[in-house]
Amino acid sequence: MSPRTQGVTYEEKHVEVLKAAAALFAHRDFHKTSVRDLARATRRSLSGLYYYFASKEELLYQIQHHCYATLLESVETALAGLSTPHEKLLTFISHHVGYFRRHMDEMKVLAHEDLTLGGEYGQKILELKRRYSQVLVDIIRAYAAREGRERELPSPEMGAFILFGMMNWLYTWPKRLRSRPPEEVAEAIAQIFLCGYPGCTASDQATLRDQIQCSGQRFWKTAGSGHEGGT
Amino acid sequence: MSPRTQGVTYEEKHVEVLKAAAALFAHRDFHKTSVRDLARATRRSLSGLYYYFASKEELLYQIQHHCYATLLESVETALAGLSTPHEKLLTFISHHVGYFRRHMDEMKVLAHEDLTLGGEYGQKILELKRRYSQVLVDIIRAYAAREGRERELPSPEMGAFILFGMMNWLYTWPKRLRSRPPEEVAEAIAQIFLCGYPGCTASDQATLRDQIQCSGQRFWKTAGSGHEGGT
DNA sequence: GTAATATTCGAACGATCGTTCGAACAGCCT
DNA sequence: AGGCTGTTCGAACGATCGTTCGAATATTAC
Repeated sequence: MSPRTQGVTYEEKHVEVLKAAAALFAHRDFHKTSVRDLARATRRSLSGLYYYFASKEELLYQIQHHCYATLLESVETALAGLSTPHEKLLTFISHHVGYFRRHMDEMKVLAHEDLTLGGEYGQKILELKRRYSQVLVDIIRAYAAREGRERELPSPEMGAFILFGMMNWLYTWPKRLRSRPPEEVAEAIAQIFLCGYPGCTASDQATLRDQIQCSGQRFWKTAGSGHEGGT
Repeated sequence: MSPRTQGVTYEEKHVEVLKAAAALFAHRDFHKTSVRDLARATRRSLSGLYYYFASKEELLYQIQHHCYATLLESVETALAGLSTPHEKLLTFISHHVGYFRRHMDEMKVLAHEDLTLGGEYGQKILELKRRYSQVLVDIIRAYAAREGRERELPSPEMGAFILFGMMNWLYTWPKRLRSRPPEEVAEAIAQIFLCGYPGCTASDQATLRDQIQCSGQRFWKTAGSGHEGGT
């Protein structure tokens, strides 16, 4: 009954639709999910949904675009101020894993419906994906370059895709593994990748565990059911 | 015009349909692909296709079941006679990567449509997946146990999923990376995983490169357009 | 109060989906 | 020739799909 606690803004309802859609797409596949399913899940009418998106494809685009945009902004914040490639690599890994765990539905939609969008939507998503991948490639190249080993095989680019594979495969893990503490998962992946990729020093390995940190910022902008607070 | 060269058996036509379906499912997604698309691709009539499968779901099941069955049989042959966990691990990795590269369409369908099948079909595929995963888990456990480190983190089970992630993510790589020699890819993945996972010895690392071997057997049983010959 | 605006809805559109069915055609046996 | 079996097909079924549209309802402005 307080003055503005009752009113629900457009943005909040919009986000509610996007969250429900991401959950459905994640668990049932994009093409298998009908707009009618989403209407049922959000307890809205079929046509009423089209007030929040122009088409089913644009709905997927909204989810993926927002997820990539938040991911990019958030990782750049996390990397800001770090100086050594070793710190940056550890931070990138723990950030990605933590983000993945906090927004599993959206990240699964990002990974699983990777090439679902064509045309202009697909182009824009691809561009965001390239930008995000490039961040990791550059870190890995600098990491190996400390020891002058950046031209060895596997190339920094291949290394990045191998590392993305370890991390993005998370959503297929059985639940008892998938829901272990994100720090444990991030540490496991970091240890395997760092120690195996050319250029790891003894001190890198020694200080690995203490530098894993998986907390994160809010995802959707509304106040409701926020995923958690910052560092 | 030789007596039996002209005749096309049921099995050959069946396999032709399965191969075309796997290619369509891999490039366009299972739910996005219609039976009419498959009819067009195989230059058959819509109803004529149902002579080779009972339903679209059973068609996907046939593809996945055959892929897992061949994969299992083939990896067990490759592992037979090997004694050390180190040899077995290297062989598993190079076999999986080689198999993946030789049957990219089918393996993408296996990975990407992992949970698409429900009911009895889904159960049977899940059972095959479990059996295949268990092979790798057991190898990794034995690998770490040589040095008494099988209880360290990451657990052999988590290690297996991390390793599967590296390998199964292959189908999302850009083409210029995806089509590098399979031995190079397998070596990169093997090096990263072996050196990072607990229990790797100095001699393991030294002999790594020489033990990578990615050739493989025939996939579909027909003679036509076989993928290649033996070891 | 009334008017303007923001939001939701029911009903229906044409398109496409997976599947079925009986007929047609092929090749082989006698 | 006729009959049998394996293979293919055209046409159609009911169901469901994404989307549209004008009307109804809430909300806000005056």
